[in-house]
Amino acid sequence: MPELPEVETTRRGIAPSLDGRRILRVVVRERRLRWPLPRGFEKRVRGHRVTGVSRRAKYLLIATDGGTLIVHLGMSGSLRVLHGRVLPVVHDHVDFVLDSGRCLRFNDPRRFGSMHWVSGDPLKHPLLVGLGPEPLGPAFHGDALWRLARGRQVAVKQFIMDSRVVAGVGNIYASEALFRARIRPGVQAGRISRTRMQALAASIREVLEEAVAVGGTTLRDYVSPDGTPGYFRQKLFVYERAGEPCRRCGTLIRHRVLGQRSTYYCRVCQR
DNA sequence: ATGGGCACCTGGCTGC
DNA sequence: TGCAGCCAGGTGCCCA
Repeated sequence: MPELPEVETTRRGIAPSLDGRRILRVVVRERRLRWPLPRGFEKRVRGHRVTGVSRRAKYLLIATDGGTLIVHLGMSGSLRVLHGRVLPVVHDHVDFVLDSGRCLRFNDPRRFGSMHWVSGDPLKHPLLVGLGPEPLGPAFHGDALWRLARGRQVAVKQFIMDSRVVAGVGNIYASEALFRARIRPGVQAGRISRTRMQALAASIREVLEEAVAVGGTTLRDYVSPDGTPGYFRQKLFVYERAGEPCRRCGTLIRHRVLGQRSTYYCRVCQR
């Protein structure tokens, strides 16, 4: 479900309710997430005051005065802020009860999401330490992308979805960025010119920024923490549009599988 | 080092 | 109506 723009939308949605609040109680109804929640998780998290909510790739970092909660939403996870007592529904796995009377609730049908509590620098955590630059940050640019691609034979779509190359480019936005940069997804990464890599980096940044600005993409069930959907779907050029006319040239959009992921492109606009 | 494939899950949709 | 089969927004890990 959530890609970087949806995670960022989630961050912005929950941060105002979390900042400065103390976590009074943690309720775990299902420990079997991607990595099982360890015994004692509740006790370790409880009692700390939130100092900020940030994001690294698709990981949310809820910093407190005693450690950091690292949350990943996986494919189907979501976080919502509830006001007062609300009965949990199916797949509501974890609650963080705040001293404001509100509650941060994690729901995840597929349980590909995860939570980790770390006491030191969260960026040193094994899951985060090897990540490439943030696509919206200053360290990400076409030259770096081009340099990393030297000698690489993987398809460029898989290359930009590799979190060690650039962090947080998921399946929707990879197809969309390649369309905007007019590059075919199956082209080998190492065979793309420096100039075109610069266009690609710019497209990645642009598509993610635009999606963040409208609250992300709602495909099936994603809703932001306040319950509203993301509106980027209307701006998708290729994703899930196989057989429909290209918005640029009218040619029917193609579908193919790359690295076991659905991939969409226009065979005329993209070369 | 690189590339490819599998695994972890549930739910929704399609087609027989 | 029932059910098998397929697909889904992620990503760590294992193998060659």
